[in-house]
Amino acid sequence: MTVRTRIAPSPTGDPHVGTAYIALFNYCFAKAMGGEFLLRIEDTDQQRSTPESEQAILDSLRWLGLAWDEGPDVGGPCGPYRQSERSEIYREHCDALIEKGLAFRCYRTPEELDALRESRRESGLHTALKASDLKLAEDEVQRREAAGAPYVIRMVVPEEDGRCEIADMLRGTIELDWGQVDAQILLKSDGMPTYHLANVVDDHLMGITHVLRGEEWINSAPKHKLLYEYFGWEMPVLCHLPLLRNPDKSKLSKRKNPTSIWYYQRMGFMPEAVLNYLGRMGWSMPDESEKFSLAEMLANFDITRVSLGGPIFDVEKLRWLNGMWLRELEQDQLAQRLQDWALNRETLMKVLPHLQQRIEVFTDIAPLAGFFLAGLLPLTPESFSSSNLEEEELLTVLQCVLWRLEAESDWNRDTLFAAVKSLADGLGLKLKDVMPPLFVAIAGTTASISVVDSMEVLGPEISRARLRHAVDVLGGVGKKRLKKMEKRYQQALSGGAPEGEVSA
RNA sequence: GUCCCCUUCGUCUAGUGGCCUAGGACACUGCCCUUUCACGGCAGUAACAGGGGUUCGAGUCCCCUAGGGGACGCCA
Repeated sequence: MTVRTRIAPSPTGDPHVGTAYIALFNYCFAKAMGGEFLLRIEDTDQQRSTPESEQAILDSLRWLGLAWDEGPDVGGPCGPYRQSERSEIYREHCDALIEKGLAFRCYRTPEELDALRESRRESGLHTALKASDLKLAEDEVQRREAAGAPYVIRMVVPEEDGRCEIADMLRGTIELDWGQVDAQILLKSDGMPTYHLANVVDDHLMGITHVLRGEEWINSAPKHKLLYEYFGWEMPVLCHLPLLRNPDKSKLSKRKNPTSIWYYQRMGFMPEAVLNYLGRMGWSMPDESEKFSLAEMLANFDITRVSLGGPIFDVEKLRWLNGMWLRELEQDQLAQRLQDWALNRETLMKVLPHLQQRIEVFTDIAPLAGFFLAGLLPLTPESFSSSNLEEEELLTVLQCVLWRLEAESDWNRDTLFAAVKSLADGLGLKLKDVMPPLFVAIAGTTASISVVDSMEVLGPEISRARLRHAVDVLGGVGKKRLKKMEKRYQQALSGGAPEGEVSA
C-alpha cells in the first residue's frame, strides 16, 4: 500500500497549516496501515514550484516532525525527479489519448472561452464546456494551425446526460452529473501538464493506492476517474478530508488568520503542540484525550474517526494545548527550546548593532528591545496619536504596506525599505508621514530602532501579524473601504514604481 | 446561477437505534489553593438547525426545508 500526499507550494512560499494538516492524516493513515507514505512537493507551475518554495514546505514539515532527511518515506523536496525533466512523459500519454480519440487539440482563445461560458451561464445552463461547444470550423482550425496559434490538449468527456459515481472512504458513494464536467485541459499551451493529468500519471507511475486530499477536490474526481479509465489503470481509493476554516467558517485563509507554519513557530508555539492540535481538528482519540504525541496518534489512528464538519482553527485552544506541552518539559529542555527559538547569540548579534549606541547601561535593553521577544503588541488607537495622518489615511498606509509585505518574498532590510519607499511614492505620501505609524505597529513606539531592521529581525510572519493587528486596533477596514483601498494600492504599485516594475 | 459536501454547547468534539436526564475539552463565571499573578483542583452556564416519516424506541436511519461551506480557470 502506498499513500501519497501531493503538496503544491504556495506562490509566496509560506508553508500553510492546511497542507500540514493533510500531510499529517496521510502520514497517519499510511503508517497505521503498515504502508508507505510519499510526500510529493511540486507544482506544474514553475513560477510557484521553485527549489526555495519546495524546500520551505519540506522544512516546515520537518519542523513538525512529519518529514526527515533520508529514507524511503519522503520523496525528497521535489519527488524522485523534477516535473520539468519529465514533460515528455505527459506529452506521450496525451498523444496516446489523442490517438484513441479520447483527447483533442483546442485552438480556442481565452476570450472565446469567456464568451462561451458567459452565454451558457446567461441561458441558465452549466458552464462546463464540451468538445462540441469548443469545436471550430475546419478551415478556421487549419488557419490557426498554419498561423502557429497556441493550442492546448483537452480530454473528451461524456456529453449525454448521466452520472458519475465516486467512492469515498468517508462519504460513501458520491454521485456527480457529467454535465458539470468540462473538457478539462490536460496539457497547457506551454506544454506543461495541468494538475489533473500530472496527478493521475504520477500516481499511477508511483504505484499510489490511496489518495487523501482536501474536500475541494471532490468536484474534479470524475475527471480523474475518467482518465484512469482512458488509460486502463486502476484508480486509487479516494478520501476527501474536511477543510480547515476561519472563525467566519470560510476556508482557512491568511487574510483572516495566520496560516503560515512559520508564524506559529515564530510566535513561540512548540511543534508537538501544533501537530497535536492539527490532529484534534476533525479527529479524536478513542478515549477523547486532548494531548497526544504523533506516535500516540499513530497507534490509535482510525480514518473513520474523522468527522466531516469543517473545523474552525481556534488559536485560543492551541495556546492552551501548547501550555500543556510546555509545562511538561524539564527545565533544561525549556531553556534549550528558548535558546533555539530566539534567545541565541545569532539573534543577539543582529540586534546589538542597533542597540549599542542607544543604551547606557544593560538594563536599558529591556524597554528598548523587548518588542523583539513579543508576539502581538498591546496597542490602542491612541498609540497612533503622534501621526500627522488622518484616520482614513493612516489605515490606508498600514493596509497597503501590509499588502505589499505579504507579496514580498525577499525579506531583508534593503528590499523592505525600497518596497515601503516606492509604495509611499505611489500613494503620494512622504516617507516621514508613512514611517511613524509603521514604527508604532512594529515596535509599539516611534522611539525605536529602524523599522526595516526590526522587521528583518522579527521576520515576515510576526511583522505582517503586527501590521494586521494595528489595522484591527484602529477599527479594521470595512468591505467598502477595502475595495477603495485595493484600487489605490494597485495604482500606487503601477504608478509609483520608478523602474516600472509591476508585480502581476 | 448550476452541481457537490456538511450540520451535536460560542469553539473542538464523544455518540454507529435503547447504556443520553446528551459526555469530555477550550473559552467564560464562581469557589478552593495562594502574600500577588499564573499553574493546579472543584463546581456552574451552554448544544442534537427546523419539519415530516420509519420504529415499541431516533442525536443516531430516510425524505423535505433552512443554513454553512466548496467547486465551476491554460491554479492547485
